[in-house]
Amino acid sequence: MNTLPNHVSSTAFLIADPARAAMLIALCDGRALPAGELAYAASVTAQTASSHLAKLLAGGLLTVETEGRHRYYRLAGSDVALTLEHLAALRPSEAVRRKPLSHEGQNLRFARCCYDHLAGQLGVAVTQALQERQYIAPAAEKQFLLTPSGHEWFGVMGLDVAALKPTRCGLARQCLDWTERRHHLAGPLGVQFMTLLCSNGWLRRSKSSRAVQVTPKGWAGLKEQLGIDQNSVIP
Amino acid sequence: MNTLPNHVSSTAFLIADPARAAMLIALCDGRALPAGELAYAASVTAQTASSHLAKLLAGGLLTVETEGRHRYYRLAGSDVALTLEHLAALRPSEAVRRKPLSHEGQNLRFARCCYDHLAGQLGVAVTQALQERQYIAPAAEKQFLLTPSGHEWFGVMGLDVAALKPTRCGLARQCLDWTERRHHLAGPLGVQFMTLLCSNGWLRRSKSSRAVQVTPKGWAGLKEQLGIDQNSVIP
DNA sequence: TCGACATTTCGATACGAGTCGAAGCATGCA
DNA sequence: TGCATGCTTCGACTCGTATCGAAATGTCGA
Repeated sequence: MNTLPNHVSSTAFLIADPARAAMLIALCDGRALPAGELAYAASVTAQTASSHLAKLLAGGLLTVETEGRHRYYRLAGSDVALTLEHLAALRPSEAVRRKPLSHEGQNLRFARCCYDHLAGQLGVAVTQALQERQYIAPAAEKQFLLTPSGHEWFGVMGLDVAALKPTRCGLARQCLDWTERRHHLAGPLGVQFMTLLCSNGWLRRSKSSRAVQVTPKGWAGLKEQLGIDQNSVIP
Repeated sequence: MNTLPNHVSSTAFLIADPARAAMLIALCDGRALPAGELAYAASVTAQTASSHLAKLLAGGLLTVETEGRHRYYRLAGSDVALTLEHLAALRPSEAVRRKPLSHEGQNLRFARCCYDHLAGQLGVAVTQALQERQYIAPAAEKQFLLTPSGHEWFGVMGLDVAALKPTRCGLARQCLDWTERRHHLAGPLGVQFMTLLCSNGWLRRSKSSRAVQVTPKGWAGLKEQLGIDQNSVIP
């Protein structure tokens, strides 16, 4: 049993470096990213990133696939993502709460895209409204199930649910929101829904950052369809 | 959002030191231990331990209670233990599997208390039997739901379910077992059930460690009530 | 009040690890 | 074949921090 602490600490050690943590978090949605992109995500040079990636690989937290001259890294398993989520959720404390965020920070907290789906306060509020209306229901394995009435509602909104193909994680996933510490809608349904909200003019994505803006038309639609207004999102 | 990786990594950093990890693991059963004992558990001097404990305290992973000239440290919450278990379960690899465990290690693997509920092979086997008999059912949010027949069965066993008050995580939680990598029963119901099994003489807790022993009467009861015998647990 | 014990603070040391520049390997394209 | 691109290896530098000895603080018992 004395070997256990070493094991835990060495695993934690891999996550303990800010650059490595940034890379792992960037991979949290399960996609595979090339080394260069991970270097960018962690704000380090390619050499440094390479060294980190080698360690994560040796530690069994990542796997790699070589394709042409790119090397695509991905998390070794969903348990890795799960552990990261637990670490992230571990500190509820004052530290972050107290300092006021920058303007850009507030925008990001309010609404942003998390890879290709909606996150932030708005993402959480929308997801919650969808659940309250029983359009989706949380299920095991961090999935959301689409109910019949949800199927219909998304159809009315202009989303062809039947055309979506579920991944091995299902049609809709629960994704932990870093800033809100609650789940928001991800997976193919989440991605397609985000696309829809952008193309029908409810949301506008920023070109330079991950921030997302709600248009006047968007607020009207959110209020009518999901009972969400500006005041109910922010507190 | 760039602050998130820092947060994760700084939390992981606290666990990344072997001495600190050893202390945290020693506290995993929820007990409060004095600084000296933690120093011993981590095989470092008192000064070194003190420095580590101060860091863990500042990081919010521990809380402390001063009592006389002793200072008793304990985990800040069960989420800390949960995170540690996830870290421990992260590496499926060869390392541990191959080496035979010590006698003490085998005992711990077989049955131990995790916080205040039953863990190890026995804990997993019992939890599984409870599910097969539909006394409890896994639900979202890592919970177990107590079925009507389960309510009745626990009552017959001598556990007053109505007297339990659910926490914000519900009445019964799924807790990941780090040696078995499967869930066992936790939460108020798990705690009370463990207490019951000790008071009715089925189990006997060790004074010096977290290991738990099954009495002959316990084996008879487990076989009769849940179909669990010695052979069905160990493989 | 004094001595024993538990714990923390201070200071010095030494080891480990992250970082980046420069160079070395592959792969793909013309 | 030559060149650009993506990634890794090598070497050197620097900084952080884990560690422990010595001493201070605080608490209990006589």
